[in-house]
Amino acid sequence: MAKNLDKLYDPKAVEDKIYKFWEDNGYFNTIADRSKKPYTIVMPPPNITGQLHMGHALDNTLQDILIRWKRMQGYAALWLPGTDHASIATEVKVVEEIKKEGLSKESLGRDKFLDKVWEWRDIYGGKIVSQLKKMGSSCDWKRERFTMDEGCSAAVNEVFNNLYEKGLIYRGERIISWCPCCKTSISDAEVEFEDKEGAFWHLRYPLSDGSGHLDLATTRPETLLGDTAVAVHPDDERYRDFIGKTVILPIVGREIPIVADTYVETDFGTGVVKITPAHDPNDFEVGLRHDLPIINVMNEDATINENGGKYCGMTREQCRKAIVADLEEGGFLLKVEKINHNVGTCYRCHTTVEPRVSLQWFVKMKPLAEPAVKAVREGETKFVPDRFSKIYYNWMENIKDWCISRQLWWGHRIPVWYCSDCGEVIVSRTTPSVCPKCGSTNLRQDEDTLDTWFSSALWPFSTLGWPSKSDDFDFFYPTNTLVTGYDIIFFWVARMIFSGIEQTKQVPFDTVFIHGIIRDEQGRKMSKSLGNGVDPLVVIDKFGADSLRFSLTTGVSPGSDMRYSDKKVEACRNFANKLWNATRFVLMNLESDDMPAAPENLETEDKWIISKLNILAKEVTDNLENFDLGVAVQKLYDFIWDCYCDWYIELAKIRLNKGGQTSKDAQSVLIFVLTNILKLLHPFMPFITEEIFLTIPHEGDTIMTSRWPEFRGEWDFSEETAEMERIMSAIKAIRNRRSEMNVPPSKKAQVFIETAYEESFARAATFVERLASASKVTVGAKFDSMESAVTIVSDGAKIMIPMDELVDAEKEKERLRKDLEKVEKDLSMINGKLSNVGFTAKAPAAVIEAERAKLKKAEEKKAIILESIAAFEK
RNA sequence: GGGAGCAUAGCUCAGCUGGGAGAGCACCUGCCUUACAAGCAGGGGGUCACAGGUUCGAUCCCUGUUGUUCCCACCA
Repeated sequence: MAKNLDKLYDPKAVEDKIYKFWEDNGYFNTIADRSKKPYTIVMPPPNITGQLHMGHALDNTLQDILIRWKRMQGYAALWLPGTDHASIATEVKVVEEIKKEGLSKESLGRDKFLDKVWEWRDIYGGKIVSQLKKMGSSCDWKRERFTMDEGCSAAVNEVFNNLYEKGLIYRGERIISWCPCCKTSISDAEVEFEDKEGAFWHLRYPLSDGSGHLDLATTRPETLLGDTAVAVHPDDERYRDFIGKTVILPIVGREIPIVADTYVETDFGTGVVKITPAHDPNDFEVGLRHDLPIINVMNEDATINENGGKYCGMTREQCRKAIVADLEEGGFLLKVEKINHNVGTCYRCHTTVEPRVSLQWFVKMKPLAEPAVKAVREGETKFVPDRFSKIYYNWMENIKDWCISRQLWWGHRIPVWYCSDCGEVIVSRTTPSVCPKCGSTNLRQDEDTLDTWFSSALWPFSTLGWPSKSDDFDFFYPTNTLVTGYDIIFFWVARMIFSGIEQTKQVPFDTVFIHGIIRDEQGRKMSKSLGNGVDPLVVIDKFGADSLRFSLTTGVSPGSDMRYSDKKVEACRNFANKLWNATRFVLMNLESDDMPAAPENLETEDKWIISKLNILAKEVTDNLENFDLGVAVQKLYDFIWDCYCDWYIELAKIRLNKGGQTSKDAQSVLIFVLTNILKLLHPFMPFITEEIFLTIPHEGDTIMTSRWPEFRGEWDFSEETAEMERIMSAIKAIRNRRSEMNVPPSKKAQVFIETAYEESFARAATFVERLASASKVTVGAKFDSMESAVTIVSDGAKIMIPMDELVDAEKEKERLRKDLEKVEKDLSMINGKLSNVGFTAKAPAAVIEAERAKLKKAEEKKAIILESIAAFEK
């Protein structure tokens, strides 16, 4: 029996229920089924500190579209989810948390602090997972991983040891970027430069021999405490005689040398630079070349240490003030010049980083980067869109060694032990009990943990069981598509590629599908500080997850940023509702709950819609293959709304009213097309399509594993399509004219059609009646009182509508003349092309053919118009 | 300093490897036509930033200009 649905689609009543249905039936779970081809995506693991934001929503929508599509195509489609321990972010958060209880890291001690973090993770770490489920993400939750779980930790341990054994990991005293707030080193990639207000302080350093002075400028006067030289360019005429002499460091009184180094630029400033090896990367290099002492003047919180003499204990900001005052008093300050300059800040807390010399662990990058660049150049991994490979090359080719040690507790502890007796360094896969060199049992493990990205870099294979042998790893690795934003190409994508190649001898994925970021309505980045973030959960609550997903993919081209707009989601919600009501209509007219039988006879409109559907299936599949999701989604929208709802359903009403076999046939086609629409739309709008699929007559238990529609040669009905389009053109032309004349739909009128296609127009007479407000349609009969009729010319037909009271013969003639003008203009353009030898000789055959077809149509039309005008003249 | 993207309707954006520019929203007109007013029908609105070039033909390819956004590097 016919079912009745609510008038409005209610996502809230559907989404959670459907998700539970999928999960309970295990539809998300994938096995290494060797009768199928694998298709694998590993999810970029969200931080356990994270709340679902629009970035996650987009990233996961794209992944879910791909995985659902491939699953329907019959692949063993695995989408492997997980979360990231996010060392700094989490540690900072938990430190803040325990501060409220009056506790600190130090007071708790390492073990107890880590217990707290694990506790925190158990409570909050699952939050993001439940939020991802709201999006409809069809990942295999049974395989959910965590970067600090046993397997991932084993992988980290293995990789550290492998790299160390190959000499690709080393420990050394280098200048690194230090965050005084997080109190840890950070890597180059983690430094963000921000334009800030600052100043040049112009200083005067007197020569030790009293023979003069050197003037220079600095943006950081407080580092003067650590100055161990002054440098000039060796070829700088002005200072040639100064080289080798010494100056007295103001305030400090230390005697420091004047050295010559090509690093100094003669045409910048005074051509003299103060050298502070402990607190500037360039100065550090100069220091190495000239064997200068390194005086570290700061503690780990960037307060001045005992090397700073009387400034000891001050913060760097206080120290700057004090030193500038002292310099001024001592007559060493020449002037202060306000400037804007770039200042490095910590990407987590945006504190100004302090370059600092310290003992850290590094990964030697050159040998790892080279094969990783080669792999992309040779197409083993390709970026979509391709332009992002340039960004990748640029970074990889200029890469510096990667500082991987962090002075944090939350993370993978560095698998290195030191012998307290002989000083031996022991790098080991297992915890050593005795020193292999001296036999001492007095061993202590390195205090530091690894950069959080060290474990993320192994994600595509550590999550599949590596380094252990496993079926999963053999079957699903290398993975296929990595979906992520362009903002973490350096942090993550590049590191996964070189790690994958180094550890598994294979690239970790064949395609990197890059998307942009989501901005607010004004185009600004969404940020906590601006408070302009849009919470996806709020949007889902208002419009439903399907609508949000649809809005995130529609009208978007790969790799480009997009603006979030409520209006857009609303439009998508309306589209979902449209589909819902189309279903409602179909169900109201269905005579049986059973799967409809194959139609006995296909009418023209049936062949037209099937033909269009067939082409749609092919195009959507092609678009997905090319990651043009935005194009695919637009085509689906147009087909469903325009072809299926506005035309096919309207036409079908006639047959449904009539009853009998033709109605049964129409029902079959309605269900057939709807079912295929649902399948094609399912990856984009999973909830509503499943809900409808299960409601209408269907085969199989879920749309999730139903067969993806494919193009079929026997469904190509181009003749019927052309016929149908002629009819549609006539209907549109009549509607247009009636509307222009302000004739309300309730006022029906007779329609006379003269055409060369009498048979098809006669068949379609009822269409014209219903869709163009005709009381009666007469095809072929002569109609000779032109003066009292409206004359309309459409593709291949002259249409006349008698409407005495509304017709002004003069105006009708005028309009026909305008039509004639237009068609003549078209004709001259087409003829111009076709008579152009260059065109006919060089243009592709198909293009010329299309021009000829246009010509024929236009000539036909012109003939009809001329005939009509002649009839008037009579 | 190096590199990349973008510039198309009032707004937000598509435009699939060159053959007379589209959508959504907004606007105007007419409709409660028994699936849907979250709807139906119709309409207006674009020198595809500018200037050259290639081509039979350029929104699309090339060069330059302007504006704009971003990434990398960083000069003390």
